[in-house]
Amino acid sequence: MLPYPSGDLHIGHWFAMTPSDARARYMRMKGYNVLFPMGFDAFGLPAENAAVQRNIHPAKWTYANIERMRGQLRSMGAMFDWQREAVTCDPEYYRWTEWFFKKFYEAGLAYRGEAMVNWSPTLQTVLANEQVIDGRDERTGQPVIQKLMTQWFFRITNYAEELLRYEGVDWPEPVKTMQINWIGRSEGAKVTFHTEQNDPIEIFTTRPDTLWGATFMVLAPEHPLVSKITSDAQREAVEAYVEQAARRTELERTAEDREKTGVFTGAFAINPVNGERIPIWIADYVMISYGSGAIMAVPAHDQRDYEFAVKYDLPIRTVIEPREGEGELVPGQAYDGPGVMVNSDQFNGTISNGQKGRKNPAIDAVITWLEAKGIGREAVTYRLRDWLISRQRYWGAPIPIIYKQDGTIEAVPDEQLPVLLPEDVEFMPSGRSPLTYHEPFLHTTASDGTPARRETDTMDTFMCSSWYQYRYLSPHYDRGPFDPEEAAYWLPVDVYTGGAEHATLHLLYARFFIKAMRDLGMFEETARIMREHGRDPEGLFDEPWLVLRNQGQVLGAEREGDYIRATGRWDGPNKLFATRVEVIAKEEALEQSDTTPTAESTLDSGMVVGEIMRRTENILTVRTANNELRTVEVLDDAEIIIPRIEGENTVNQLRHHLEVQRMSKSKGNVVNPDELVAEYGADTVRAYLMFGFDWAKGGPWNSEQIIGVVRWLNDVWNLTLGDPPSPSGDPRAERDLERSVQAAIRRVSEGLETFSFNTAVAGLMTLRNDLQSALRRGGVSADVWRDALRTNLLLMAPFTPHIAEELWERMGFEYSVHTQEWPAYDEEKAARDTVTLVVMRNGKPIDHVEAPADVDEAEAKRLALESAGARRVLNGGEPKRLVFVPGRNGQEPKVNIVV
RNA sequence: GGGGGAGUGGCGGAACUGGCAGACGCGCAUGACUUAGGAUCAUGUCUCUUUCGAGGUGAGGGUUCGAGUCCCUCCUUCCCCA
Repeated sequence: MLPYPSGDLHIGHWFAMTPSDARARYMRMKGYNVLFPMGFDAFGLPAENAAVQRNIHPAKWTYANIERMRGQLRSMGAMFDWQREAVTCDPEYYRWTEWFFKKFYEAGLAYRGEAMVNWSPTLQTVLANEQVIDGRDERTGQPVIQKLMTQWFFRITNYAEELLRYEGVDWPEPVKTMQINWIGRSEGAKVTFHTEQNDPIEIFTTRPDTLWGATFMVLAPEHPLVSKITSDAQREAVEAYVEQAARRTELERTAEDREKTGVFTGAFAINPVNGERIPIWIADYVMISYGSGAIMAVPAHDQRDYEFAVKYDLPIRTVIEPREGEGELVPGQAYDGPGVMVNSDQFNGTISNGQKGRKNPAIDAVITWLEAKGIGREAVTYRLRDWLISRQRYWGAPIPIIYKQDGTIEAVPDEQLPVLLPEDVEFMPSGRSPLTYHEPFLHTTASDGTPARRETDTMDTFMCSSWYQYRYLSPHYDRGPFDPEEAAYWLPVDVYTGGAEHATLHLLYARFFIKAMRDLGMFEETARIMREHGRDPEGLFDEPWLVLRNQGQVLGAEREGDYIRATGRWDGPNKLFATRVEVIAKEEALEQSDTTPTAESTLDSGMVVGEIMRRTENILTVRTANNELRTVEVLDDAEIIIPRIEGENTVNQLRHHLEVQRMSKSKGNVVNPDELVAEYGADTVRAYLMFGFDWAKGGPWNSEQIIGVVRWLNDVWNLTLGDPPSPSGDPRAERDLERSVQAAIRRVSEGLETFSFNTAVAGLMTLRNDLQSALRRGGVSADVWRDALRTNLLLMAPFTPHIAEELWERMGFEYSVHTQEWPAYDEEKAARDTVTLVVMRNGKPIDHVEAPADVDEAEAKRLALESAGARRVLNGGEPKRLVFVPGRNGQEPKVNIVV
């Protein structure tokens, strides 16, 4: 894990990390040597924002946060190996981030290219897609435009094919599916059209079988040919459209429910398959960054093209006709199902079976023909684009590149790495990166002694987090990013946990990284050492993590807002100026139904009754009993009455409704783990987070149930330190207790193995219950009792490390509980002497009878038929059939009587 | 629109490859003991029925001796992509 040091540890960090810690502790007790490191993803924009807003240097802000978070992380009682801590903004770390960039650059995996980016003219920087909301910068609300800029990229697309394979890894299916969709492999053909002036336009299509239905072409507004081919008559309209398109975000442009727009360029192209002259349009639903930035439009068989054609009255020609039972042509819709080719010259009658690529006979035949004629060729494209890693920001790892006066590019020599971020920088309120005007940083010397200028862009922080697991192996190693000796011992990473929201970012980038590292020979020394020690390195450097599990998110709890009665003067039908606001009982508020202003009430007797849904300063949004929303503006001198708060009340004390949603400071629904730890103790908070939620799912926070964990720990404390049950043992009672202990070992171990932390804790609570009843019933000797308590503490150790250690010591055992061996499950001890045979009628239980544990089929059937329940159900008749289900995995055997 | 999750008591959630639905906990109810603490202890707690019993996992259908689990249709909701 590599958290961002945002300042305060969140309950979400506890939720993600403490179960993971429990599992690590369990594996350690199982005898494994476990590496459980921690570090910080310390570069990034929030630090720079803090610098601009509060005039604090990003480094100072970041390191102060890290220091604070280290303390908070320690309060978890996790077994983090702090000696291996890595901090990505430390030159000791980013030296190697730069080194990776350089190696990728030298191998042709990093390149400079043009891309459409979100550019904020006010901030003078490129923004990430996540920072752009509705075409505006989320921070300042100023418009963001699409701009073609030269940027640094990694050729992740080189690995598109390999990234689609997940050999030998145990990853959640949804994550794999998301990545596969993101990579978006499509099979088809590339076909070259020509304009009438003979300029080639290459297009990619997954449906070469519909080439004869192409009635027009569409170019992206940014396509380089646009200005060249546009006719004088159309030039003004085209230029206006291009400018307008630049102001829209990609999301807006491709939204399906949006009406398609476009402009005719005045130029025509020749369809190479039939020589037809077709018009060339531009439209913003075609993206320059996707494919070749040009499409052939087949309105009869593509919905977007269809809508476009209808709007601009362009011809629509059906070239695939469904046969009987294959679906039908629906008016107003494009047909994309199977059928036979028509209106397609010599291909008429060829079957298009709806499959993709060569598996479709029509596509197969057309591609073969295109290749023979030299018009086109078979091609595979990917939706995945190269990874844009440059950011016009200060607080990131510098890109170790210099630009010489002659226009050539040179990488910074290894011995000069890292290129250090200058610390004496000043931030302009514009947000422009200070690197762009920091003279000593900018000016440098090339290898031939000529003056040169440094690259001022820095790297995307996902770059830092793509390789951190290797730095954890040896965070201070200075001859490479990691020590091959350590790597040979520890790699590959066995288990990785994190949120599913990283599926197409971090998790994909890290996969690309290890594959690139492998291909650049960065693991060769590691592999050699592995072989020396008899380990086979084959396939160990293909994927970053063998097992991946996603945890869910703890959300803010839902809370009702205050129910109020506001009185005052109406200002229109939905707004009230309140002179008096009183918090009243919910029931009372719900009785009040209609609050529509009447002629009389507009003056001074207006009233709004309901729940406060939102409050911004003195403006309340109130939901009435009949579910209407009204605005109440509380006047400065208004009387506020809140019975639960003594003394004079203000409008700020009114509570508004909180939805179940992500925690954030601005919503005021943040749960502070420090406060919980102060109140309940770290062990209780750990155990509650593991017990109260399905870890993979998460859910809204609810502190009412934490009391169950408190009681459990109190009970364990009392049981462990209390008096043993009785001096003499009764074999039956002791056997019962032994079975309980064994069942607990099994449940807790299984829970930890399968990331089912809630059932593991439930198993511990069940053992507590069994210990309590054993104590109450008596018959357990002091030795057996002590042994049961001892096992209980061992099982608790991963979950509640502090209490387990304390009780372990008080019982007089040798330090430490955490270095003990995990108790072994003993099938024989867990076995029951007799079992309860379940008698069922048509799958529903009707009776239970005692049977020997090893009861066989014949005996079970006999016992079942003799049972009172069976006799009642059969009532003298014969069963149609008897089905015996043997007891396995601790389940009871069953006999189903079919009647 | 496409893809992927999820839907189980008043609540959080269990249920392994189809095999006693509701483990464990919260809450609630009744009783006990205390009436100084977030008490504690016992019993109960899916629904209907006095009982016997019957029904029950978003809705409807199907496969099966047997379905929360598998298949089909639909509804709701969350996430990802468009």
